Amino acid sequence: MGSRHISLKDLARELNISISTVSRALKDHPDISREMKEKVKKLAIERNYTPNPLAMGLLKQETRMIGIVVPDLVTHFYASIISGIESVAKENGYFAVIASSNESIIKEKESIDNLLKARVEGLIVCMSRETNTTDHFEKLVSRDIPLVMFDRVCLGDKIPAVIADNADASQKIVEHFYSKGYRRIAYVSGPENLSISKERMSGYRAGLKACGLTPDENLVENCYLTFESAKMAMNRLLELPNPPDAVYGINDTVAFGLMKAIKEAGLKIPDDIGVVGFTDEFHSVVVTPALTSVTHPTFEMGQQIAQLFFKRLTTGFQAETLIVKTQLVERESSNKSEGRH
Amino acid sequence: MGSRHISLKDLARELNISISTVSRALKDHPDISREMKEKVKKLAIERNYTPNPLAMGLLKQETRMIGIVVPDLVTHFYASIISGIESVAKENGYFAVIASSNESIIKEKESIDNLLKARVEGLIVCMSRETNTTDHFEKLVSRDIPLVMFDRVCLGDKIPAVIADNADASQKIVEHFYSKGYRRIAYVSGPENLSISKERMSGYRAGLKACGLTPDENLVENCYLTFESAKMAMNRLLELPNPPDAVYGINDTVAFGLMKAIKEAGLKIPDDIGVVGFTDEFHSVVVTPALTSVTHPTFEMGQQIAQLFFKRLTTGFQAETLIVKTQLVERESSNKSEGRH
DNA sequence: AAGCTTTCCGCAAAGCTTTGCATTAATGAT
DNA sequence: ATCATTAATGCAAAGCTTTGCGGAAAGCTT
Repeated sequence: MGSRHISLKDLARELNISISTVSRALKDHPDISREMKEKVKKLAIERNYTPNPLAMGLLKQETRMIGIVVPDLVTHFYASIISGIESVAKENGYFAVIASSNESIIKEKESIDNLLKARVEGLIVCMSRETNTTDHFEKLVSRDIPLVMFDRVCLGDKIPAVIADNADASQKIVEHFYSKGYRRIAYVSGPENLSISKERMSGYRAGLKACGLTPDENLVENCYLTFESAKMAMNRLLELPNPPDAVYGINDTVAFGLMKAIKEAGLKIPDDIGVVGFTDEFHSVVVTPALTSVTHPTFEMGQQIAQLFFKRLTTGFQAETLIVKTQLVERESSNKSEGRH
Repeated sequence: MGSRHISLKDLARELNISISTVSRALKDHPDISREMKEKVKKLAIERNYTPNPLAMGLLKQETRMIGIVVPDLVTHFYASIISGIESVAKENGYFAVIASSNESIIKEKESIDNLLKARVEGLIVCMSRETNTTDHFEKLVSRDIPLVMFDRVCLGDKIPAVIADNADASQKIVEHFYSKGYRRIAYVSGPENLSISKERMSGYRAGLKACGLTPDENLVENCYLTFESAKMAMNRLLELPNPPDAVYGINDTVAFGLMKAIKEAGLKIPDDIGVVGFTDEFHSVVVTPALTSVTHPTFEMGQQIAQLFFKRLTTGFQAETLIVKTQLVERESSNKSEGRH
């Protein structure tokens, strides 16, 4: 039991020399003779010595931990972004400590507090769907704690962020539908407090305008970003006297919910209704029919987020919002057969 | 810049008292007078004091960190298990530090080393698909480092573990297929070094026997547990002179690959070929047709894994393998319409 | 041979917390 | 008034590492 790890002191005692000599020998300090260095290094390897990060952290006032708060861990989108963040973090000798807000603003605040208590050097956050106030983020800013946000962001002038080209992508979806012959294009959005909701909504409007379509407020539904609530939103759309012939959802979970509801209603995708999603690559391929979607390069996004974080950490703050180009990948779900109509 | 966190020393200086008094006051030590306690606590809250976990860790020789190594982060199965682990960890005041082996034995070893360097108090591991040696785990055991494995396990007599009732579940799948009228039942397994491969294979054999079916080695394929390699395995099965009328895969990724290959071959699920998977709940519902599958209660599994870990951590070792009951949930993908045959 | 420069190593402080022991002041006892 | 308790607080060490500075020994110069 007890201390499973050996320390400089242990090595020093065994060699009958001082701790400082051991420390210097291990890092090739010029003050130490060659033979001494060799002797020390040999024993260190033999005893499997690794420096104690707690002691180092205490001394250097750095923990090399970076805190991540995401709405959930199990959505592929976040998991993949985390993966990207982690890859860059590891390169820089940092650990990613991950916490989930479970889409709750209370847990979001708790998680942030806990991570700060654990002395992470900074935070990377994607807001929960409930988060409609920003004071907890402002506090971080005023305490000068490095913070980077992504996807669902806020306070763009005070907090560096990485987001997708949401409005553009959204507009392209509408235009894509139009080019495929769809005319009554519906959109299922998320809570209005979220930046992605606003941005994608404005792209939706711009798309309609660009195509010369008349906006119909009945074709816009909000949902709670869950599979079930997306299904319900879709059902409401299907019950309209004049239902849509195309629909797209604000993220992958929503897109799956839409598809499910359409199938359960006995309608065919893409002929009765075209569907497009905002998703990551993987899931678009797994579902049937393969989903036309705006795919985020999630892993790369994660890497960029981490890079922005380290930039903030080392060279100090500067307002900066990185916009990641998404791509509209055409698959089956929006490929209406002309003949049928 | 500098120290964003304040320490006992800061509080002591401000109140003109000693550090020990501050420390004792904050934890209601009887030696400290009531007024002093109040004064100290008030300032501590005002200044937002939180104890420095590095200093505590150094003193108490505990980091309250638990290391997790999984084959990847983006698969829902692992993400969900991690979620479960984390929930219990948090309850016990522990942090989960997560590392991915990316299905590589080298990265698995690296991750373990890194986590140990970071002074996690113990490890929870699911082996990579490449892992065919166990010496790195034996070393952990001999160094008396708490270790719990799950899903893909080894050294059952030395390492506590949580696994599914793999053989049973596998047998039930075969019997389910049989009861639905399928007769040429294929199985796509994973690398033979993995425990899940072995166990599920033995269940497959037992199932065939129980149903009075003659085993046909051609109906057993191995794959590399990726979407693509599963597709390839399925294609090999479809090219057989006497192809299967039912197939199941060792995990969810594989099941999706099987489905994809079948669809691409222009065959219908479940009428031409029945499909069953080992998956978690979520994905079985998202795909089309909804996938009959042995669903793992992943979140609960994670919780049990964490509980076993803490048991090991506090009350010492005892050989123990928890077997989690899975459930075969019938959905569309194995529901052959009798009429067609 | 005495003084000076190198070469090599050890001391001690700092970073933060806990805790056994010592210290001080005050209270009570006689 | 003096001694013995009790109450309240401070000192210092330990846990581990880094690093400026001081010190000892050896080699060199003159």
